[in-house]
Amino acid sequence: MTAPAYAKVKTQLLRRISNGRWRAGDRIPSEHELMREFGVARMTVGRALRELTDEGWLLRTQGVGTFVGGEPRAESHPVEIRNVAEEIAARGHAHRAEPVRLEEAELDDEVAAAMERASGERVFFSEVVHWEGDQPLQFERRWVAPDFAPDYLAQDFSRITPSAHLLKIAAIEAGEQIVRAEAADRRVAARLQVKTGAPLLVLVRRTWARGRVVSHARLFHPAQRFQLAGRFGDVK
Amino acid sequence: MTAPAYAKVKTQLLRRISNGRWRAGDRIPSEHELMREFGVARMTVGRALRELTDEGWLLRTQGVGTFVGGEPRAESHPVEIRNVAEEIAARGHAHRAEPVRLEEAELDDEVAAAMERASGERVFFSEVVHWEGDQPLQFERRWVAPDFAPDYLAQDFSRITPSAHLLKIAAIEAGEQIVRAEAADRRVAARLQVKTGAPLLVLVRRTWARGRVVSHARLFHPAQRFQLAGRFGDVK
DNA sequence: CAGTGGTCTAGACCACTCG
DNA sequence: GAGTGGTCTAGACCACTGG
Repeated sequence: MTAPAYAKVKTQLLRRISNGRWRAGDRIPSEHELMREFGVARMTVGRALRELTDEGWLLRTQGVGTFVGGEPRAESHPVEIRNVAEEIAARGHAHRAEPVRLEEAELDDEVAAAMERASGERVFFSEVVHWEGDQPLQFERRWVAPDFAPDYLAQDFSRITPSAHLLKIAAIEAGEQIVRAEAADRRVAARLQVKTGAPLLVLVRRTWARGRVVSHARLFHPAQRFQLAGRFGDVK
Repeated sequence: MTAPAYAKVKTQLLRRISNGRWRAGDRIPSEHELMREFGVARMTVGRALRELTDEGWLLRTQGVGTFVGGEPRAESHPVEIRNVAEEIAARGHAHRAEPVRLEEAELDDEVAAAMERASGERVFFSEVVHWEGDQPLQFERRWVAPDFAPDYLAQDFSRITPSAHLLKIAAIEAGEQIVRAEAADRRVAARLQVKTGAPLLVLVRRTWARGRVVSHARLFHPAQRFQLAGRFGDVK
């Protein structure tokens, strides 16, 4: 029932920051001092301090000390996004994927830059519409490195999502995501069954495996039917 | 120069997951086994496993074992957002805030729900336009609990941002953020100098302090001039 | 140099799950 | 009961910083 010691130390320290007893930039007591104050081992204090540092509350410098972090933390909210199929499943609806294009394509300048490859290089390209019940929720355009996924064009993307296929080949080691709003152009509008010019939420993703960009995707969502949510801290 | 032992263990384990040697759902060796295999103390293995768990690669259950995490991880990219003033400063541009409204207001049903307060209750309300050079980058509408920030209406929001004022009162303990796309209505369009109907990226935030919702904000951004970015893993 | 954080060890006790 | 993860201790060595 009782919280572990490192968690109690975290709570106490966090209280002193919230209180204003310790303010941004202040130096806080050393590990040895806190160890004596709370009557725990140094490793325990260390864990509390490390976690508070990871969470952005503290800044530590070896040989110098531990300091209360500045303002940046407060408006820095993580946003987590799952893949469409799960997103839809989590809401209790049926997911259906409709592949509308699957071919080899030449990289134009923009996509080539995103994939860190030469312009004109040939890669695999797919377009898939993801349906939530009878409404299109996402239109996915994806470029994939053939050396990473040689069987990409042979997949049935109504049965497995492109992202799931890539994951079966190897775990993704790193990723980047950009979130943008855009007005729908004619082609995308048609796929998502919205009017041309309607607002869309667009996710642009790049994923790395084995040290290279293996996939670049642009995911278009109708603004009325899609949003991203994120939290930090404990919302009581 | 050489990486700490816990980091080496992490790298090794991660490699086995990337390889496909361990697949999603597989049970991996126990801490005692890994301890013998790598020749390190159990605390060291423990730290490696804890961090991989925090990063989403592993799932652990006390009394049962440690398992390779499923697919969700791969498409789950955290997005970090800083406040506008910093964002603009980071790009090397001048930030200017223009307060356009600052008053007491009654909560309508929607905002009341967001703030977990009674409809009709009186709170403080502000509207501020944030400029990057000579272009408006954000139109901020904010509702604030008077019991938390009694001096809110007396602030000069051309000199301090609303969020900075709230932070000076107490640290934010928890937050929630929703990211949406919307078409600009007439009022917002005018403030952001875009056409009515133009796509906007909208952030809806709620922040908690002392266990209550203390602020609710809607931040409107012109789609052409604003996007959010996030990364995970090491992009080499 | 003394003080700091970063890491590590070899043990230990506990709560939990499963057969 | 045996095996698991979760935590904790009391020491230790190191790299780094500052005066």
